[in-house]
Amino acid sequence: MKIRQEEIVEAALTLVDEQGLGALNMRAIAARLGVQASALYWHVPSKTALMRAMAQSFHARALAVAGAGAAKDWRRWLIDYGLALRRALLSHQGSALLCATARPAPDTAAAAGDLLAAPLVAQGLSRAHALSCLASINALVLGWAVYEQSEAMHDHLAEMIGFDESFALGLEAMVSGFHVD
Amino acid sequence: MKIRQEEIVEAALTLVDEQGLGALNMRAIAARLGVQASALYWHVPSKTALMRAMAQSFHARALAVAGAGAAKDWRRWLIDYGLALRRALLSHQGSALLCATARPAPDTAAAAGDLLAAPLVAQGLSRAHALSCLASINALVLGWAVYEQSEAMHDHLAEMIGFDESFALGLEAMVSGFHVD
DNA sequence: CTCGTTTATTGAACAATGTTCAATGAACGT
DNA sequence: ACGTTCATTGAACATTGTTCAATAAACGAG
Repeated sequence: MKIRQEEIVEAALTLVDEQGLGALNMRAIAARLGVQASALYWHVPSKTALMRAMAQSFHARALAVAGAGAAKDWRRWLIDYGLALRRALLSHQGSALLCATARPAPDTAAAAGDLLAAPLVAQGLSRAHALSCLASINALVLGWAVYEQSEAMHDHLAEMIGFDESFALGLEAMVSGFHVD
Repeated sequence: MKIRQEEIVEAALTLVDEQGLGALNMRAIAARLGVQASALYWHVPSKTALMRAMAQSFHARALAVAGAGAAKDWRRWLIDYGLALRRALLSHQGSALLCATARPAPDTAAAAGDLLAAPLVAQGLSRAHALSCLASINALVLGWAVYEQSEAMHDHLAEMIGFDESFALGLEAMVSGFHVD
């Protein structure tokens, strides 16, 4: 059986999706592809690198969704980006912890930062300020997703607050509080 | 050598502090206490439970710091709480990932929620709204701390933005955008 | 078509780690 | 002084990430 890197990432993602991040191990991924675990190491240098690739796919999706309509008002754009990233994370179980654990490679992160900051810079924000705002949005989304995808926390919080409403409240509050520098 | 649960948690915390979360294993903790790894299992049911206890100590510290002056304006109190939690997390390497991975026990979380919401409820916010705001603050702080304590992300972001300033900006923006329900 | 080279997979092993358990020692009340 | 409970040891087991020599499959040059 011949395998490609993409298939490994895909198999790993569906595995995490079905059985949680704790069940993500090389042998299970390999089994899903009908192959021995050691075969994966021809295509992927390490589990860490594999998880990095997995995490990048989430950011890529959010960027694709929100990056489309770059002509909107920058506040509206920030909110849409936050919502898109949140949806991308919540669409796969355990993705939040995955993204918290495995950060994208530095160069990819830099490129993503440029792409994300562009719509804001185009509307008058300085590059540093745009990145600062984006980082806060990212942090808020990631933190919320971690809470929601943690079973222990989920059960407890869900009784008292609505996740979607509370998140939207925090996101809109933050964006409305941002000023043009 | 006789050991207590507190000493185990303390040893584990300093270990994470010195060598990172990846170096946290039962044998290393035991060695630090001059004992075999299996001895720990008399005092602690599992590594997961141990990490839960470690994570709780951070939340307890932030709560102690911010909970003191409960008479302040609720916005001021939220900001102080966010700053305190951030300081608690940043004071130990890898604590953010620890708190993201190991959530506190449900009952402790409920009690903490009550304690945290009290100052806000006293000033007219509904309990649900107070918890919602607190959750957003927690998410923002945790997300930021994860970014800052991730070496790969730290190096990349530090060149462009100031962590303290950017965090403060996001926090104040969010709190200023919260409304009284 | 054939042979050598590159590409990809196997199977077996290793080290690290969480956890268990019978055996043993230490502490302590009666 | 003795038995009971508490606490630790030492050895093992299962699960992992990872490596590596051996091997098969694909493929290009002659």
